[in-house]
Amino acid sequence: MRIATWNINGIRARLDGAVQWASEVQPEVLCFQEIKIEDGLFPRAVFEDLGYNVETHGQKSFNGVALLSKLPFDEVSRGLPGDDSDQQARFIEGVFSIAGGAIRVASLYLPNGNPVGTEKYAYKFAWMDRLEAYARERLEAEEMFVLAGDYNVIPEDIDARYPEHWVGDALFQPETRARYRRLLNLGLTCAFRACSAEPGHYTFWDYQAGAWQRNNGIRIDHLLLSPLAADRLEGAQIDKRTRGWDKPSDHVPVMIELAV
DNA sequence: ATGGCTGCAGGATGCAGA
Repeated sequence: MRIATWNINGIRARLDGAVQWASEVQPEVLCFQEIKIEDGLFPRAVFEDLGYNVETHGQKSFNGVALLSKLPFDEVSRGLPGDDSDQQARFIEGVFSIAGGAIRVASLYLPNGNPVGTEKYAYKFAWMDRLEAYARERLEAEEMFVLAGDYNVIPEDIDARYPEHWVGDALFQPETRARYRRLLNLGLTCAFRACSAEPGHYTFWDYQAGAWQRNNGIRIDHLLLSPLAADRLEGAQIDKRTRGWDKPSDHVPVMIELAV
């Protein structure tokens, strides 16, 4: 079972590439972030033609996440629990039946948090705290699950080409990384890091200043696995080809293979 | 990087992203 996550940076602007990629790679579950569109306007038909069931949690202009699956949805839920007043569309999850049980997959878009010290920074931390509480609950239920998405967290120095450029940035603050570690320490596994300890693997390259051409990237898109999912992990890949395509997203897809 | 692109809303330019 292949599960992929991709911050698409506007599904309308990226539709051709997204469809081409999905039809080539054929993930069973595909998580999008930053669809930047309302639910009723999401181009669901082109993905349904590829065999996907489509569920979205969209928003006009900003944010927005989607979950596409070749398996039928047993359950869908929108919004990260823990704050009913949160208006930003950053979380959608689905449950799917598999041989011998079920797997839960979430598509999440963790807040950027810049500039440091502002209300956006506080919102990022509050959101991370809610995500931790959510993960703890799901772990206590001993579920098989995958939390996939744009975490806006650079976990370690080796996850940036120039870590010194990110000192003072919300993505790389000690408090940000500490919260991310807390999440892992609950018992989650970063799929990519379980498969590779190498530096130099990135999922985002800024549009500015020739960042792609200079390989000035960061690794901020992650798939975190519960123990039952990690036990079935067979591989993880970053598909950086798409960053070289015409009109690319600034993020590239990350995917895993599970023996499911 | 004190931000050099990009998408989006709206109908000019400002905001958000990372």
